[in-house]
Amino acid sequence: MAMHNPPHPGGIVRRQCLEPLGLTVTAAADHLGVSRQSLSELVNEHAGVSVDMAIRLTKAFGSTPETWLGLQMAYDLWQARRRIDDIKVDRIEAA
Amino acid sequence: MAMHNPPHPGGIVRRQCLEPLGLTVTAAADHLGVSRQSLSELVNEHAGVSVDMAIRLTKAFGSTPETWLGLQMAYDLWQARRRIDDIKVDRIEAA
DNA sequence: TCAATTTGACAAGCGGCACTTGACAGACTA
DNA sequence: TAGTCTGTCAAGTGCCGCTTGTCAAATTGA
Repeated sequence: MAMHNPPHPGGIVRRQCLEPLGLTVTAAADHLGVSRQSLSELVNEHAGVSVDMAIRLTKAFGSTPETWLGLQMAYDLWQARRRIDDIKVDRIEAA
Repeated sequence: MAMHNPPHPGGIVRRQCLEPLGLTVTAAADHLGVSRQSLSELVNEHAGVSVDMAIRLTKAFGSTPETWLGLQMAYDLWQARRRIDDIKVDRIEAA
């Protein structure tokens, strides 16, 4: 059921939140209560959605913190699957 | 639909994974490929489930990375809701 | 009972990352 | 032309997951 290639949440913020409202990064950062650089890094996909940011996005644009963090989780997991074979684990069979 | 008071994933690892199999923290850490301290901190609820750890838990005990990380997300979010009123955001109305 | 194992904790250190303020040059705009 | 917006760099802070090494206390087993 996992998405084929999950988008970075930052791009979603840009396309689904900022652009439809004609909001600049500077203005949106001001509303969110974070620095312009911090939001810029997010929307340019150089930073992820933190718990704090998920709450801010929800308060400002709606949806739920679970949704925002779920997008981030899906993205992180997709990236991690690239190196999944590097993670060596002894499967546990029985006691 | 959020859980009332989500358990820390570390407790679940201890009760649902280690104890049923009679696994010691030391032995399980060895199987997981992490240090004893690292797993100890998790099961004693002093550390969270990272993406890396979620993959290790899945490989060793089953379930899915999404499930493990989802448990962590639910826990983190529950904790964050305590200070949710401290996060000041200007709700965005219109352009 | 004695010895080995297990445990939780502490310390020091490393790397990553989200966040801040300050600054800069380039682009766009009124 | 002047002001705004942008991406990015730098420097610094704090948190956290992870490591190795160590320790005392508790548990376990021959």
